Amino acid sequence: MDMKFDLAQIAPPPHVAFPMSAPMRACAAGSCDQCGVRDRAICADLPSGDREALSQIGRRVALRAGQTVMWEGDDSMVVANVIEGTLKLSTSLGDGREQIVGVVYPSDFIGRPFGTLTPHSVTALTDARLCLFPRRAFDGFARSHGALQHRLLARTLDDLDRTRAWMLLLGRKSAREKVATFLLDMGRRLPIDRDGTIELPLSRQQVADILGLTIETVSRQMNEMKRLGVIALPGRRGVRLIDAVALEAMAGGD
Amino acid sequence: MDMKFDLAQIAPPPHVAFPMSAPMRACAAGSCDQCGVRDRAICADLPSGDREALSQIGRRVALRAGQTVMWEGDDSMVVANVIEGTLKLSTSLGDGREQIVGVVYPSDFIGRPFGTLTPHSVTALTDARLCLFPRRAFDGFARSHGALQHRLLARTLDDLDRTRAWMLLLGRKSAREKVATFLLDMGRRLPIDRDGTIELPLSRQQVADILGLTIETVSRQMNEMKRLGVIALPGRRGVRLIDAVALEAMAGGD
DNA sequence: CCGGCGCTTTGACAGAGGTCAATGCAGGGG
DNA sequence: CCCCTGCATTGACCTCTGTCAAAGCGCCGG
Repeated sequence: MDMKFDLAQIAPPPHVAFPMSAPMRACAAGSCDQCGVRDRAICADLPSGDREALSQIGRRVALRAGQTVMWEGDDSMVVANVIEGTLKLSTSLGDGREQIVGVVYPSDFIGRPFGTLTPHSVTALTDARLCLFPRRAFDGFARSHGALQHRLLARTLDDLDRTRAWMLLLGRKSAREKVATFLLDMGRRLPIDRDGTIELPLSRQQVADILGLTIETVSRQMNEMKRLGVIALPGRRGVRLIDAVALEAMAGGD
Repeated sequence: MDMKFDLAQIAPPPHVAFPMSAPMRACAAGSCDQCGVRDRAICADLPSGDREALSQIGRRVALRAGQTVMWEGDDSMVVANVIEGTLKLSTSLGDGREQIVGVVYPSDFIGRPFGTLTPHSVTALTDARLCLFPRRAFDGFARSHGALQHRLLARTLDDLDRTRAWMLLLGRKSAREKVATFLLDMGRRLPIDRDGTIELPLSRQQVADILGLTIETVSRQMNEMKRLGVIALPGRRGVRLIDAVALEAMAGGD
């Protein structure tokens, strides 16, 4: 189980245009009216006056793939809505072993409100845009707006359910079952183009870090499924789910 | 990874006095004033009038070890505060493989408010007492009492953090590290008697179901630690942590 | 269009942990 | 107080997945 320490997790690989230490760039302010996640984010059912007030507290920010927004263990300074892009939540052991504990998509909420410590790092997997709030200001706003707090609670309860379901995968599923479950999950969450192909926002290493496997095992399982005709693997990050029924069977009940 | 189907998970073992199908027994009503978790449960900082109103919605219930309060997949009918005892939250695969996704103690909250499905089963590990509420009535009450909802949110956020931290253990730690981490965690949460011994509320199988291991691996790891003089194992469920520093080292960073 | 970098794949091998099968033993019931 | 039941321990073995190493090949930059 001793995995080799992976330098890439500390220093950004050279091809990452914006190193993780790059400051977040402000981007076109844009009012809530034209926000792409206006009716799905936690601010959705605020009266529009309140929503604008909340908007005043925050700012729009753009991220490049690879940039880290928050670091595990740091003070919790900001929270945010994801407007666009995909990000990962991750924790790691002292020796570099990493576990991705969540993947978030547009309209999801990130950061740790009502708490002082950031429990996990948040890193952009693709270029992304956030609606970022100072944590204390957000906390204060939420405390005085029941609707917002209710929405945040509902979302947190959902996250907790999903996270606990994932524990079953981590603790009890075989490599084959893990990979099949993962692919089905991505098929549900990512846009599917007309020939049924999805573009994973993750490298093989990151898939491994989600499933609690090594990169080699993930690669072997996926190529074995390809050999069986259950999936196709066009390009480095493409996956076409050819036989979803067979995949479901491989995913092992639930 | 094919674990043998365990009958005990369907039918209660013969020594369980109250089979899981036994109805929950009402017990001495007791007002909130003399409730042992009054100042730690989510109802703690309600004005006492509101708290009594909430109390009217609910009822006190007693459980025997082994009884299941809620079943994974059932409609979400009730939620509850744990007054006394220890309970497990668990999910399982169709073939009987099980993962314990949480262990709850007095003052913790269980059940799925604001949702229609129970995401995991809840089973008493020891005899226990609950303050049980019909879910819909609780939801309604919570919606109109910001303080309660805030407290529930804070607790859910904490649960989510703990759960995600546990994913790192499930996905990335070795058997040795898992067992060491588990023992330290129990040492923090359970009462310690004067000679430093704790009484686990869990069988070896249940420990295995928390850690994503088999019963044999758990047993081997614990006895190996005993051989190393790091812990002692008095009786079937007793554990004395002799060398906490060594245990910390075995638990592997974080 | 080509070259090279780094991710991905593939192979050979090792070892952690699962499986199967006794045996031991704690603790409740008679 | 002793027996019996079922959990826990121990051993032998084997498989799955991790480790180490090398080769393949997308994809970006020039």
